[in-house]
Amino acid sequence: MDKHDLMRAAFGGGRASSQRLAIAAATAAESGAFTADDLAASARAEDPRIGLATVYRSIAAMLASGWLERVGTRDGHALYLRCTAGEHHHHHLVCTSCGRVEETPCPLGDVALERAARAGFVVTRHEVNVYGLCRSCLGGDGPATRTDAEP
Amino acid sequence: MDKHDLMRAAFGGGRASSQRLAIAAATAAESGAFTADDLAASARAEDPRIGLATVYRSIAAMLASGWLERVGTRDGHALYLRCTAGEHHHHHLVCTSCGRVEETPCPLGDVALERAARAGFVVTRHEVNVYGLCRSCLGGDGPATRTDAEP
DNA sequence: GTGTATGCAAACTGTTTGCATGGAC
DNA sequence: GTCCATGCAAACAGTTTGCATACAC
Repeated sequence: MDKHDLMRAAFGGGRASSQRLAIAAATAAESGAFTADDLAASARAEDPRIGLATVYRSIAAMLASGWLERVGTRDGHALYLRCTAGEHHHHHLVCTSCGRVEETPCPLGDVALERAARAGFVVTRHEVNVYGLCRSCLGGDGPATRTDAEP
Repeated sequence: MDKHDLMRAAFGGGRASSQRLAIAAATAAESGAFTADDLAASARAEDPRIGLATVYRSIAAMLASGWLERVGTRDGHALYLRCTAGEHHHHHLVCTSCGRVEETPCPLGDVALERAARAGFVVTRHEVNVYGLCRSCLGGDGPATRTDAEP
């Protein structure tokens, strides 16, 4: 991808600094969910001259352009994801061990929304975050698992 | 309710200090979701000598005893709820205007969990938080509405 | 040349913790 | 008399912001 195309896709335009290019490339290379620190580390592998503030400012710009989205939090760190599934509304299964992400359809709309409507409740926003362990992390010697609770 | 019963119910035992009693009473009086600050304010109405640290420590104790649960966040503040629905697993519709809460059944288990299983994904934890406006806040002159996004 | 994007560091937020004191049992 | 619970204030983590500088256009 041409670097101006990348800039336009990730940031919706703006100046093609080496930092922004490195950050955009890092998000494009990510296969799963990542934190701001993860992204900073990946981007610094390509260009070490990147401050955390720049990473956060870039994330804000990429969220605004729709290139990234937020998918919940882990250990108090916000999780981000470059979502490639286009327009249709859906959610994600996030592996708490390796960060891998699977898409899952939005479970609302059937029972839940009916019930909300019956209660006179207009839904303006919802969060559905499903955490667990993916096949390869279950299969013996994957990365160390994190402990999490709630059914 | 006798104060020792209240202590046992809310904290699972411990000493009946005036602060803890005020905090427990405040949670019992709450009809919806609230933040730590909300709780501190309510409790101070009854006993002004209550520090924020005590409120947070009490919340931790009440979460541990099952008297309270966390139901998502609002504006970066954690939201808590005294849930009276007993054991069965469910989630909540939270009115972003007045804090009122409706129960809603867990939307997972049908399509979503099947799909997760097919992907070799074992679910260890999930969050479902639905935000919106309740009937009375929609009906004209309720409290000022907060702005929130995401479909 | 102009103005956006940057690095640094300080500020900010909600939450947690250390420590000496006070009060419930 | 014990020892749990408290208040205060400092610490903490993640994130945001102010400001002077550098670089893409």
